[in-house]
Amino acid sequence: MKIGAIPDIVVSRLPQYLQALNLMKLEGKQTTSSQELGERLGFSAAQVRKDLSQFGEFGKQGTGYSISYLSKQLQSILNIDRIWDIVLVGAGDLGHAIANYQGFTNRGFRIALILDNDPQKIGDKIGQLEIQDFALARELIRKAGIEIAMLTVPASVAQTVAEEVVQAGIKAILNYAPTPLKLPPNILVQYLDPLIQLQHMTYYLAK
Amino acid sequence: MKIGAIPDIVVSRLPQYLQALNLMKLEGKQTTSSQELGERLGFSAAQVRKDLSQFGEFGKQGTGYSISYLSKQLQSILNIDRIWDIVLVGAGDLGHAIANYQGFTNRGFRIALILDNDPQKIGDKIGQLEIQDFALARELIRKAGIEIAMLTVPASVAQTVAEEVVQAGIKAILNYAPTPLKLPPNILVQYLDPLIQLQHMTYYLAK
DNA sequence: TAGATTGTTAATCGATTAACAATC
DNA sequence: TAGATTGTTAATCGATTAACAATC
Repeated sequence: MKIGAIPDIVVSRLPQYLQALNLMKLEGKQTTSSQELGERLGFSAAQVRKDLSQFGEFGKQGTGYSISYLSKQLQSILNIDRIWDIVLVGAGDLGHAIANYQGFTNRGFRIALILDNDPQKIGDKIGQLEIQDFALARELIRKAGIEIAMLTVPASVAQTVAEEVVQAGIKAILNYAPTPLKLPPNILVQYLDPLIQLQHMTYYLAK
Repeated sequence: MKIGAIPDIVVSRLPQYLQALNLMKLEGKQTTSSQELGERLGFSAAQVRKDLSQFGEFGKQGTGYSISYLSKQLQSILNIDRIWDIVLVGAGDLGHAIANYQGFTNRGFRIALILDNDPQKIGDKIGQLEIQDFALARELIRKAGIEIAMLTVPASVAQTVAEEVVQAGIKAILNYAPTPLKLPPNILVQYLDPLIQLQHMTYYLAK
């Protein structure tokens, strides 16, 4: 039996395992090994086995892991054996791109609410969804029982917007604005900043 | 004197230091301390000092770090004391959002070329730039001397597109498609996948 | 059975932190 | 000067890897 919390770095690899498994499923494969799974993602076989063993015994000696079974288990561990509703704040170009993206649903998520404060945009539709007034954020988010927000707003207002959605009951934020958010410690925040990743790579590019 | 390579995990924090410093600059601050810099980013003061000391002695005992000086040094270390041209492949919603984003220039980058293979899109303009035919990728990328690519293409073609731009001389790829790319080991690749980050957070959200 | 591969333990490796002399 | 804060060393902490008995 395992005691204590799972290291976050292990948790961060679970979605990657899941994604690789889903790809293998598409390829028609039935089973895989820690070796193969690791190779696809650049991890060692030992690390794959160690990570998975934190949550249970999912494999069989000699044959490896059933792809569909392990995939189901990981979905359950990550709490995506359900659909999570998301509120998207900011209906600019990036917001539109995200709202139109078809890849959320079969990976556990759905954009359920789109907010903006631009009167020009409020009332417009993106796909099936109407852009609604950010002034109504608290009411609408609470009513829909949404716990996850994606922010595609200008950096200058990201902090204010974040505080507002937290007031509305949001527990997790995926922030596309290049702004470190100061929020209560129980709020989960992740950042997506292409510049940070580009700058990471240029370190290694010859001068 | 330092010997040996800098750990990648240290390099990955440098863009974050730089971003925090730029924010402080905007706030009109002149100097900062390892303590303050760490607090903003969630790192310990000791870690900030340790990281920076890998590259030189940038601070002064008693007073800390000059924000503008440290910022310049980090820019130089990250090789962004210049502008890097980028080729953007995929002129869909996400490609448009990125091409219209104004934040690249003052952080060391410029979208210099946009490619797509859709005859409907080729010839259209995004801002000043005309979308050009991906069939001409090798020629155009080589002629422009571009080393960095951003891929906003469908997952199904990401691998093929990546191989093609590598043939054209691309050394670093920022991949928005949820596809692990198999490329020669000297090619730098970074991934931006919102689903991976959402799934990471749902692990911690109560069931 | 023989071969393959798991889950786990112990050893190794690497990253973070604490502490402090140096010094602005 | 006294207070503050650096850069660095040594200690601690945590993550990865190697190895192997168990077993499908």
